[in-house]
Amino acid sequence: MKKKSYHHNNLREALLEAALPILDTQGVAGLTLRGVAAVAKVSHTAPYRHFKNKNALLEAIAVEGYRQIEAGSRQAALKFPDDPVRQFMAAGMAYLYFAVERRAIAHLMFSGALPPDTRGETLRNAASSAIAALVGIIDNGKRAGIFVDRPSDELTLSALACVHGLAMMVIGGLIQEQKWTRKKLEAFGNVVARTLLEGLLRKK
Amino acid sequence: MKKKSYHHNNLREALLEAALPILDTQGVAGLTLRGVAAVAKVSHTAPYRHFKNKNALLEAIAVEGYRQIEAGSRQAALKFPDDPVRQFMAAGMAYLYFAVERRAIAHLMFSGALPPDTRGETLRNAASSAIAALVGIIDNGKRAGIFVDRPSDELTLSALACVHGLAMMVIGGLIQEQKWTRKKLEAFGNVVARTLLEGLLRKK
DNA sequence: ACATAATGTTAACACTGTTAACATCACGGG
DNA sequence: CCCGTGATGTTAACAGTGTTAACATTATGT
Repeated sequence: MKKKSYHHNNLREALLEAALPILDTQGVAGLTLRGVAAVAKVSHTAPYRHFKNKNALLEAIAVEGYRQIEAGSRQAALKFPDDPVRQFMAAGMAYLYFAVERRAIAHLMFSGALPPDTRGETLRNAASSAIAALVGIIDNGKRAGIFVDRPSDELTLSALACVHGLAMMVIGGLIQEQKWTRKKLEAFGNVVARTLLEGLLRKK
Repeated sequence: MKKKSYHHNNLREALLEAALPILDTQGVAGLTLRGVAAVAKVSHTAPYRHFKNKNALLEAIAVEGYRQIEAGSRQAALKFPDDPVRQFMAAGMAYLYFAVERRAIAHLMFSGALPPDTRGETLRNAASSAIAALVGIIDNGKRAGIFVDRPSDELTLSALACVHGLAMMVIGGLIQEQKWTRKKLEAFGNVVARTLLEGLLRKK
């Protein structure tokens, strides 16, 4: 049972794993490269063998986040094969849950920490792949004749703006709440979804 | 014409002003307390006479941001006294413009840089005051019988989620675009607004 | 088996936020 | 008028951070 070997063998994964708890408890500002190295029990420069710099580590975590969001959307689509509205609701709620429960990662993904022009290709791909999953759901609804007949990208943009906006408001502190349970989130999600689906204008 | 006096006389304002260009060009990560002190031509600890710490400086800037957003909403309301829909559109577009043109400030305001629980009272007040301006517009529309008859906070939540969400998507890089002109922003805003107003569901 | 690349370590640098001790100034009561 | 007291600015110093360079150790393929 020798745990001490000069080589760690998969330090890259270990660093990513070590970063998550720090991120969840201390927030993105509290995440320090030296800190994750310490948790992984390596010297504070070892991470540079696996990540070009701190931003690269953050990008890798963000990529994981996008994958998780994408997975949520795809699961939602599979769960309600013939009900685009339910698909959309489930995907949106998964998005919301993720943002709140991994709030620091969400901040990483969506908030200036990763300057938009320095984002690597894999990150951009992960992001657009996640969006594509949502577009698929909207397309389902359009083809089924349930959603309004307008260009898909317009509908997706609108729907995504609502979902993303609600999520950012919650984790950005624009909506005050002591503790965000899933039940509360669901209530807020339902309100916004209803408005989005039915429209804000009174029907005459 | 002696500009050199030991006392600066309104260093606080000077620091806030000095911070803005840095924020706009270098982003929030590039904003350093020592940097703004240098721009204001004072020693790097002088700011501590006017701000408890760096976060306090950031908070003060964020407060300015909320004031600006609130002003935009109020102007919009005054500009179209009898047309709640136009009021709402104008307020939303002002929000969008602000987010894009002062993107670093917007990040400050909405993205983890200012931990939600460490926010001072003045910041919270500025935020809710800005939101109140938007609530007023929605209320106008409801009273005028133009918007759907549901609780105001539900409608406001939905509308705000759309506006905020679109803004965050734009500055968060979720929508790729070389350069964001006001014309392009208007196009996106119109798309989302139309969906929000008319609804996503096809009317049978 | 051994050169070579991959991986990890130590030392060092510049930069940051922050605090303490000190310097300079404004200003109001004797 | 003066002077001391608080407000404002400065210098010195510290710990912590990201990053690079030089070095040490191990894995791997020919």
